[in-house]
Amino acid sequence: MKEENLALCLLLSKKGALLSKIKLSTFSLARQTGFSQQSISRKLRELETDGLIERAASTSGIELIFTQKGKNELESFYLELKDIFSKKKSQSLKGKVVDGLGEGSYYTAIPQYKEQFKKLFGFDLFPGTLNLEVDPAQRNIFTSAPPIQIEGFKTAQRTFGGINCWPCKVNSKVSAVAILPHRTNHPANIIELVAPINLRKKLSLENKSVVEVKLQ
Amino acid sequence: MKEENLALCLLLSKKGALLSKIKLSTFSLARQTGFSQQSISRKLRELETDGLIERAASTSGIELIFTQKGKNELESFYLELKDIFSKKKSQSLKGKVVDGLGEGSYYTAIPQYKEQFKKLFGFDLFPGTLNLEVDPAQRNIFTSAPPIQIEGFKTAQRTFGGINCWPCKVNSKVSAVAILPHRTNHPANIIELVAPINLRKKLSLENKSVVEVKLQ
DNA sequence: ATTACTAACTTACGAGTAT
DNA sequence: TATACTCGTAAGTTAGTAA
Repeated sequence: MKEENLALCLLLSKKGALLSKIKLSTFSLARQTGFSQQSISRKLRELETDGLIERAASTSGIELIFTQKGKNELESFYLELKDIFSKKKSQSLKGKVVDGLGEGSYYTAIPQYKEQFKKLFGFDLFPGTLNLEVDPAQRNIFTSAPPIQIEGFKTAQRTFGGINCWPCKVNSKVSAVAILPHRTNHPANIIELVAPINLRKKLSLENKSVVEVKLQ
Repeated sequence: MKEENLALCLLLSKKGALLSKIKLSTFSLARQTGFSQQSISRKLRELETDGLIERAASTSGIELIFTQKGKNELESFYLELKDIFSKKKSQSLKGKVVDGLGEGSYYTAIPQYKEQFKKLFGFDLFPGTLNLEVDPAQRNIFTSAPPIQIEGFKTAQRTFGGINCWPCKVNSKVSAVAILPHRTNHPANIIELVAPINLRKKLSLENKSVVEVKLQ
């Protein structure tokens, strides 16, 4: 259906037109929707032409009911929204192993970061990170969980930014930490994992291997 | 939001714009929605003007995220549809006792109908019906349950139409049958009850008394 | 009372193009 | 490349009114 008729269809649904014929007038619908009587008349004729409702107009008003096609179109809007809003924030994502930019490796070599990792997660970092290419939308959902923060610091030379961390499990077996520096050059489809061990070796991964990452 | 932008907002949501900033181009959105690049540009600016998204355009693309207002508007669509589609088909309705048109009383006096009632429901009809004024939408839901049919018949003089029947319980106490003649002059906000007894007396009802009718 | 046609008005759209 | 302005055209809206 034309989207601009969605509110009208919602109103008709509330009146029961998904279940049985309902009788109404273009005038009353006009009052309830803010459109003119003439526009409602036209819109209902459009919905009929598009096969979304059955309509029987007379001088005493209009009787109408949704067709199966009409019900389906309305329900598909519902299902899309349901998907968006009732999604158990799927705290897992699939990623494809790719070569890293070295950004993460750089961080894992810096003592001040290493100390904080040890303090927060109880392990010494394996030097190097596992870079995963993921669906950016999925990554957004993943990283919308509250992160554990590694704090930035300054040296005489420069400023080091903070890092967001999410403890996770890779392939339901190996514990790791997904990291995202506050200021990063990473594109939105990359996420980096650090761990106390060499993840590539432990999981026998090559480039293009696919792994599953679950929040913990 | 303008309804005509709903599909665009759904697309943005799927890309994760409810949760975090996403980066995209008007051109790619145009391809995915079927609108022109110019229209997407205009629509995004509209959404920003309406306070539904935050938008940062540059020569490398657009970064955007839904505002709370935008999230709310989208969610309200969802909640309305949820209401419509996940409604436990409330098979009960409230009705206000009103004087009848006598239509039901007429039917309950005709032997061929009386016999069928006896056969289907096992009781002799009390002569007369209880007329209830109900919400037409609620009645539609109620009567969308599969009815038990009393069949029409012909005499030398005229044709008598069929009657749809729904066994029910009034005020959770007294059994009755809601009836709706196939061809009726009743307005959509009236439903009639028949029973083996005088419902008005049994339930001490006057005009304007409110009763609850539950499908059985 | 209705529905819905006509005609005038208003808004939306997108090709061309500037930046 | 990107966004977005201009402007001619298409589509949507509604007041008046017929049926």
